[in-house]
Amino acid sequence: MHLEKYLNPEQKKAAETLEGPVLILAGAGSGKTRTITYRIANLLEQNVSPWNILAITFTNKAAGEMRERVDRLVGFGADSIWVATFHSTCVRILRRHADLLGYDQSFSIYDADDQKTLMKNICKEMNIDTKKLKEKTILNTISSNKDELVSPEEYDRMVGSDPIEKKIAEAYHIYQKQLKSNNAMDFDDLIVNTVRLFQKHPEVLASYQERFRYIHVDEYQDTNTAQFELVRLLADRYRNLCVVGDDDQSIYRFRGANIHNILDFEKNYPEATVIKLEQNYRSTQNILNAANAVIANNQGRKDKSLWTDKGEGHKVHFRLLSSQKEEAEFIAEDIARKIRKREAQYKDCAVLYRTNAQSRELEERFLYDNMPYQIVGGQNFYGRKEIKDCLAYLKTIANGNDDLMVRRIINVPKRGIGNTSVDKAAVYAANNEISLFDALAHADRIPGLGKTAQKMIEFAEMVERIRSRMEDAEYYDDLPELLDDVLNESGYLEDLRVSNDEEDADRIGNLDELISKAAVYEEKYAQENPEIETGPTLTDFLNEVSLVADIDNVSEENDRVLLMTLHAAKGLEFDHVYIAGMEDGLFPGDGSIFGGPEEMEEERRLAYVGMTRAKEELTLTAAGYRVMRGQAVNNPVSQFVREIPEEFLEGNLPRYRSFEDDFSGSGRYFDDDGYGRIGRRTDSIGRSAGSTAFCGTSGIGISRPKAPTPRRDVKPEDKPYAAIKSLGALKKGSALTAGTTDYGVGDRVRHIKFGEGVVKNMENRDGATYVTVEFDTAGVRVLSAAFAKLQKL
DNA sequence: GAAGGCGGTCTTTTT
DNA sequence: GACCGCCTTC
Repeated sequence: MHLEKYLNPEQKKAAETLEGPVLILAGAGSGKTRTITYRIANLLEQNVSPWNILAITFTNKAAGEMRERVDRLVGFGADSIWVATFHSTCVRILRRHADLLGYDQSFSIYDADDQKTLMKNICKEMNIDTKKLKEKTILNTISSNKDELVSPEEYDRMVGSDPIEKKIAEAYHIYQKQLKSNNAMDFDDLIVNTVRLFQKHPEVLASYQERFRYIHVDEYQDTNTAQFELVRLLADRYRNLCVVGDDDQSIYRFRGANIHNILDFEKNYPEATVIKLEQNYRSTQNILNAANAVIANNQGRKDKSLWTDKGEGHKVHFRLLSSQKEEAEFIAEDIARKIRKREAQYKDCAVLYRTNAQSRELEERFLYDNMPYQIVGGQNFYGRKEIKDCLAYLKTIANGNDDLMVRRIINVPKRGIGNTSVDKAAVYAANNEISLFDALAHADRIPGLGKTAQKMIEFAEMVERIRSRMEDAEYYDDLPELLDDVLNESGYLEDLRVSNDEEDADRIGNLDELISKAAVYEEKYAQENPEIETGPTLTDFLNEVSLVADIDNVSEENDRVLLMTLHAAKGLEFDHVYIAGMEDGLFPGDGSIFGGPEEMEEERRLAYVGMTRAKEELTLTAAGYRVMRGQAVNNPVSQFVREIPEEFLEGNLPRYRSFEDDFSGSGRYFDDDGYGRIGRRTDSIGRSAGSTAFCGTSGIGISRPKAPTPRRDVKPEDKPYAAIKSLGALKKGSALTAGTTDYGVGDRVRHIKFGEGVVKNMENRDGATYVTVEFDTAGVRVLSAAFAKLQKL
């Protein structure tokens, strides 16, 4: 392989150093994925079996991209390379050996929501006043312990006499016990339990060490201690461990990432080859210089300096707007301008922000302007109530020991089974050492239930019915059908259908989308596992949906602006990047400003990550007036903006560079290309901004700004948000409305379960199409067109 | 057992 | 301003 044709000398060295530990310090945009891809291709060329290669990435999306690129490069064999995230890697291993840890292979995976519910119950049991000691606090402590591989017993020994800590330690014990009895693991457990598995069962570890002779870890700066230990164990035999990372891009300290894993790699692996990739292929010089200047304020970094041979490019744009509304408007208009001038397509643009809450203002504006966009994160699809409910049904079917899920759905939809009765059943279950579900199935044996007992039994029978049907070979393969059954037989769908609540129509759409996702997953599974004939199991599907990140669902194919947090943007790049809310108090947030230098440095790395996403143009914006947590604030311009030397900046940056400087001026204007057109507006905003920009910090108060004067006759806020939102929903088009119904009234159709029949009526209600079918044998039924998937005959 | 209303409390960032 | 938990009422 002529690596020198495709790689620079450092990259080439990285791709050629195949044996022993390798640390690749890959600066932003330095072509690390490219390098790793070629390294893997090179391994294959040296006759290393793809079966022996492991690559761990941060997101499924990154994993998919890496696999695809290797595939393209080597043509074949890439399928057998194990490319996955930490969490999905662990799930795959754990499912195979769950019994060794006392788990069943169909264990549930709990997300943050589930964890909180569980902890809430525990606090109730322990009589913990959750006003004094919040569930979240307990869970955070438990999580940090797990990140550091500290077991409940070890934590016992670590806590002193502090009564709160002692309570947490006790809660940790109970929490783990309940997870186990529910046959469930939280995210952290996936890593911790895999490490424990390896520690307790050397023969299992040995088999994986033999298999994974060449290990790659991407985004190594974001690994925590547990993940470090996992990798260390796996690599311990062959020591062919190649880690790639950038200490300047470590932004997950809050979830246990230990920056010393990368800083001290050479201490842990003294024989390591260290390679620095310092040439940036992504950004123009101005952008890079600005980012370098900001990150230079951090102490204790690995010494490196990024350079580029790209031209100077545009200066970094900065705009101080008077309010968050004006900020959103500016960004939307600026993107529209670039589209008009054919400088960009929507998909070349991304808007980044520090907190998810900021997305709303932007979204409203984008909807108002009819600009295509996609928000990554925020209210996760899988976090929605109806989706969680549906998944809780599925988890109950897959894992009857999961009391938490049973509790969630036992009375959804309403079955007249209240909390008091469920508690009675739970007590009975505990006394008889059976699961809650089994107790419900035999509710007639539980004293004091009255009529409720029968309702419980009916519920249990309904679940049993679906479960046993699923275990038929025929059904096992058909996830969409299974979901369809669950939604129909549980009465969940009917409940939404008869509801007058507008939101419930959306919910039906979301459930429809979940079914589509199940179908897509089946297809994907069949492609990825051609050797397996049976298709994915329900547990496979549940694992998959538990481990998807929001970013995984972003496809390049759609032409739309992406909106996401700075964290979500890591690893991505765009021609045009906007970072909104560059204000002290928001970014960096108050927590970081007052949280000490370490916090501040992490925040600065986040700024660095954000800025280095930009290839061509980087635009930073701030609002002099904004509503945070329902409170009006006047934030000063972010210190990160002030850390950028003037020569790389353009815009209406206020004249002062620090609070000691002159802050009475109306702001200075730099001139650059393209912005002349909005001079008039900038001017007026500039003036008002000039008087509002410095309130709120250092006691140098200048008068509170007046409410910004509306510049248009119609502003987005004139329309109720919900109306705009549904407009957006329509535009996006749910599968329900967009679904192709090639049949009409009078046509003969076939339903997968009810057989053949004649369409009697079709009507649109709440944005969904309902079809009335007179079946030959199953009678007259009203079906949702999207769900029923009727086939025209 | 269900539904609606009131008041308190927060918010980073996520696999 | 949103969510959650607790309370009251039917």
